Amino acid sequence: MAERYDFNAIQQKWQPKWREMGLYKTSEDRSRPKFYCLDFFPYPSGNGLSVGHLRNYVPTDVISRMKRMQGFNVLHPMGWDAFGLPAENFAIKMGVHPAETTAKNAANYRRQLTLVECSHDWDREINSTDPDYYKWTQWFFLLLHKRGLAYKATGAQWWCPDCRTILANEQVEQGRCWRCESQVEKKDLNQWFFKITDYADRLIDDLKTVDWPDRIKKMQENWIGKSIGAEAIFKGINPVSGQQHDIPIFTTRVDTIFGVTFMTLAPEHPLVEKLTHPDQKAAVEGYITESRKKSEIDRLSTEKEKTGVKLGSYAINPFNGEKVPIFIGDYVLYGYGTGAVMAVPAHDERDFAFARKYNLPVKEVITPDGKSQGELSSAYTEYGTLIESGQFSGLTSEQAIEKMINWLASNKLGFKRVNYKLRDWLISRQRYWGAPIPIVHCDCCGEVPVPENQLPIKLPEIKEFKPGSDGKSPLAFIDEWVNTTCPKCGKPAKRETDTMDGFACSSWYFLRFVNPKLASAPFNAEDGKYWLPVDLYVGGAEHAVMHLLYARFWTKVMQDAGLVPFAEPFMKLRNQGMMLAADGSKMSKSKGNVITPDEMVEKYGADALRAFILFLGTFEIEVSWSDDGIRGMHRFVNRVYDLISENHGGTGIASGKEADDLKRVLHKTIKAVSNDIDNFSFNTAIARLMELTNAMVEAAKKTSLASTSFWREAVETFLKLLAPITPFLAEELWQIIGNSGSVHQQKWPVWDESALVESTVTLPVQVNGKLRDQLDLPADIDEAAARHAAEASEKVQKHLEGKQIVKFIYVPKRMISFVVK
RNA sequence: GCGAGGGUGGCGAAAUUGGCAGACGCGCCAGACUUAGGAUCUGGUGGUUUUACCGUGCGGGUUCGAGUCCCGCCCUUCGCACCA
Repeated sequence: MAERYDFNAIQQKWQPKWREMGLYKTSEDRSRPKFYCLDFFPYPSGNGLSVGHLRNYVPTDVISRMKRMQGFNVLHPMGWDAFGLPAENFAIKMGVHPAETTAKNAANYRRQLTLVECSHDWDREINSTDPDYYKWTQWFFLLLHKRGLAYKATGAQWWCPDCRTILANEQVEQGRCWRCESQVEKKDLNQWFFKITDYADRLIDDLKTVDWPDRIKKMQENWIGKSIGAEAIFKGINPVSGQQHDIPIFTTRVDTIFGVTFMTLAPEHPLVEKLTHPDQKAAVEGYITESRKKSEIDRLSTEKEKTGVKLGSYAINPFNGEKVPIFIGDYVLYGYGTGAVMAVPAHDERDFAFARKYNLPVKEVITPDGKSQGELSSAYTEYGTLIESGQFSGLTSEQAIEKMINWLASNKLGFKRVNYKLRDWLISRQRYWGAPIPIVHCDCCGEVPVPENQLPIKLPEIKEFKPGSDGKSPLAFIDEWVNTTCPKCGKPAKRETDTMDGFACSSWYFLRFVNPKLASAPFNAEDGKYWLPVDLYVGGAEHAVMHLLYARFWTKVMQDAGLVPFAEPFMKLRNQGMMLAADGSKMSKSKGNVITPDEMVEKYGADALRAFILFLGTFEIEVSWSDDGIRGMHRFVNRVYDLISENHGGTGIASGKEADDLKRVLHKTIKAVSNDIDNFSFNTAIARLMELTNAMVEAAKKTSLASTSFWREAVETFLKLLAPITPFLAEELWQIIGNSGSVHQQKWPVWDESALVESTVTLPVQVNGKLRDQLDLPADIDEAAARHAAEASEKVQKHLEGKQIVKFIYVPKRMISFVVK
């Protein structure tokens, strides 16, 4: 098609010029205020970018560009979170080294991002698989190790049989691996953990200090799952020997403890063996085997019936000395609290269901009004007043909880306890393509951290990437790599063969952009002081509890180590919504409905694509692609090109109402666009620019404004507003109207509040809430005059005639209203 | 079940926070230019029985005035899901 606006030629013309100018280079000027605008660390997949990814990258680019024009020193970098399984699996299948795949994919991402002219400073590009990068990931591991926050422990962990590696809790979704969606299982292995639980409280408390979506804050809070309660010790009695064993339980409702009628242990609980009556042994063992098998598959099924088996022994309630039967049941989780619960059927739904099923007594001890409610048909789980609770009867739940915890403490039978759902972060991965854990195992010295000056521990060049089926990393088979000497005693020793979870790399990458090439440290403290923390962080909501929690944890560790002077890495966070295919389904390679930036840039140009991505819908909400929609944006871009290339302005003097009107629209646009971009309201920013375009097209047609010097000013302002959104169009027109220099290096326009004031306004007149007329009146008209004008209107009079005016309301510049009877 | 969003024309969506509902765009309709139109331009476009009335998921309420505030429902998306 014949183009008035040849976007291809324009893109090819400006791209090399801008590169040459170094338009997107981060400045070293420390006198200006800084703005650190960061995108989530992407994994460069072999599929490349789809237009959906641009919902992340175009908005941050627009903001970066506007901030630069507003005089900020902007850091807007990009890098690759390139460790991970796809490249490794590809290597297993095709024999291509992951480093090769990764480099190729990263180059493709970079090409696509520059295709739509994202203004990243490519001089600061980083790659987490680069030894110069993972050297520092290992260095941070050692920092955590030094501070007692990295430890090895054995336990049943989530194992993905497909990926053949262990996963962290956060990486298991609905019993499936977050990457390959295969069913996970539990496996006993010796694994590395980071002690994130030490930071649980700070991770909750500091959420108050950041500007993040509430949803994400809530998700993190729920994930950490803080609950305040009490630990109380019941005594379990061996049914044969009579020997007593302490069974600590955790409860948030110690006020219900007089209502305990039985107790349940998790099947894995170590005391089960000691408390099982010989007669029940077979049944108990059968139940344990059964629940092991069940694993996660049944936990997901809708059937949630509580099951359990009697141990044949009893426990003694510390408060009243009552003996209650002990059960095991798989509704009690071994990993939470103490793995044992006191069961109060009257006041807990699960216990109620269990008691019903096994015909156990229900003892009411909390009531809404201090009086028994008789037989309960369901558990009463609210707070209330205690009954049948000895010396605590008559207290409210709140009072009782405090007094009963004190009682436990003074009798050495328990204490106040805080529990978290959060578990420590399991970072061992039995795979090749990750940062090796810098630890050496020595027969004499045990676990020895590799000294800093020996970092990085580089991955060996290998040909065979398959992990062992027994939970061994492929690295374990490379003898010449595994066998080393102990850094402490010099005797033969073996390297740790697990690599680190990829989330370790992304927990600190935002620091590396400050000094991406520095050899002596992860970053320079002085530079860090200037650039950090990140001012604006944008990416998908799917990382709510993984990356975002880990990065916050590492930052707090660094703060404690004196490396950074702040507690939170990302001051402001925003999540873009997903982009669906035109039919509302997900874009996926298998469905063949993926739309790439490449095809759209070819068809409509980078400017129309950028603007359309922004215009599609509200930033956070998911939107569907529309082929018709981008054609509309293509029209808009052309319309602007026509308007300005044909009307540069002139020497005439603009005056009169038409000039004032256009001036007002112009300044309103400056204000709206500036605020809208700051507020992530890109769709309305573009709508305002369209309105300005419409007003200018109209003015060019119907007035002589286009030959005035004011028009020239308007055009220049317009182009500056357009520059962050459609950089090529703005630059080309900037040159066409005869300017030298780049529009991208101009000062962002500032609106004149006085130019916004309208001298006359159209006021709606209502009678009894119904619109009856609209009057053009001076904006500053007083109440009496407004009333007079309204009463003079024929249309209004018709509804006032013969009625009594009970009330008159005048809201200046808004409306006039009569209430009549 | 718990937690957080959301419900506005044929469609994507706006609405200075209580003040003309539907900005802007898509689509559609009509016209212009055309050998042609899935190109471009111009105008129109919430509905209806059109002096007017009805319209923001449903039912109530507050108010001169409600998409916006209050009470009670329905539907929907996304998290978490036996956490004691």
